[in-house]
Amino acid sequence: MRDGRTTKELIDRTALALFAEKGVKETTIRDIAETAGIAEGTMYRHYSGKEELAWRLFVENYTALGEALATEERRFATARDKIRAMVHYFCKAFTEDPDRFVYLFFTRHDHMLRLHPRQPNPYLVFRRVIRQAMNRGEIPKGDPDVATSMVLGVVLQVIDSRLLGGRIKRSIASLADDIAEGCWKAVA
Amino acid sequence: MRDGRTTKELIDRTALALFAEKGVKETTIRDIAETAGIAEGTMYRHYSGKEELAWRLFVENYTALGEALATEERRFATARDKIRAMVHYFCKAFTEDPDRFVYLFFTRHDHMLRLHPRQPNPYLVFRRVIRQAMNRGEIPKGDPDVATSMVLGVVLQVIDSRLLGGRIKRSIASLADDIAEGCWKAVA
DNA sequence: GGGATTAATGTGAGCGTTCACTCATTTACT
DNA sequence: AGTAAATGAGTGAACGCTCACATTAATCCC
Repeated sequence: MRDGRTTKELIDRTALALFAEKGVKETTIRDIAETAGIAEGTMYRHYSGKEELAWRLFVENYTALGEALATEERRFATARDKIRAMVHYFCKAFTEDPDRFVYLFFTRHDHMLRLHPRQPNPYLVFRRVIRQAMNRGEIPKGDPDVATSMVLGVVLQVIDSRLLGGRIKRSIASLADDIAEGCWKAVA
Repeated sequence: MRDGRTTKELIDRTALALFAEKGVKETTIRDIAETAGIAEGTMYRHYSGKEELAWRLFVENYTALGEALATEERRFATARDKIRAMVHYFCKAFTEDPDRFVYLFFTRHDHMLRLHPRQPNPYLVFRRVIRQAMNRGEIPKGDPDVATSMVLGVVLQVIDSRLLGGRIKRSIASLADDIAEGCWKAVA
């Protein structure tokens, strides 16, 4: 028998790129099949439908990003260093695989409710670091969810503006330090 | 002849609510007509199609919000007060008309490129205030677009988290002061 | 005043297209 | 030979939009 794994990976890569470029709803199965150079029916050998494809792509990349952030964070001791490391990782992840990042960024609302609240994910990792920092007195006490949202807001909106209408010209990588500083100041 | 303006307003309100709830692509003309209690063809008396309806709803509400923010901002002298006033207005606007706010928030990417860069809009108002503050030495000099994105990120992500999976429980109105403080600290 | 005229507004069945998905058949590998 | 993978024409449903017709109210004319 043939090895379907390489085909599946081809579908994943192609779908991720198209989903990131045009959005899920605007991407048709024909689009994916044509771009990947496969037949339309082939996708259904690997996923039950478009919805499952979108969900799998989301949840796998989202939890992987969460795990990577957790690994990164553990290398440092202080909240400030942890946040800086996570922000740098975010920026690196965006630079190295914009498709993955853009897809996660723009579809998180559609999948959020279905996400298991215990599964590692970027939001929870940031939240844990911030909660710890509050308990240790590194940053003032307050609602950890509000603080987490503020920190993530700083990172994500800068990336968003960079993606959008050319408002920000510099590369995200070169802005990582400034972003990390803004994140820290917002909650410290 | 009959007065079509009331029908148009009914269409606008209904479409805005459905677009905010389900998204533009997921809302059909039949949905809007049924909910508004009118015939499908009626919408085409007032708009050339779904696309124009979505665009008009966006640009009118977006520029109106920009103008309101500018009016608010002018009532104060210092950057800190201006930003606090604008953040409070944002929070008030969200509380008073969540549909309008959610629609603008979730569709801005689709319409941004078509937006005239001189038309007043929330981003530009924040940016002008921040640029002024940099020139006056009220906040450290830097890329005004990066600073603007950080400030907007703090506001928008907190509202976003509140909208989403019940992470933030408190009302946005009651958080306005904390949000404004976070915005200011991020760039000051 | 009130019937006739006119034009804007409202209606909804129907059209053409697009799209996700199916399945009988073919291909490729062990 | 046997089996999993791949194919792509076909299907039915959904959707945006059209258009011939109905309704409404302002204007005109006697």
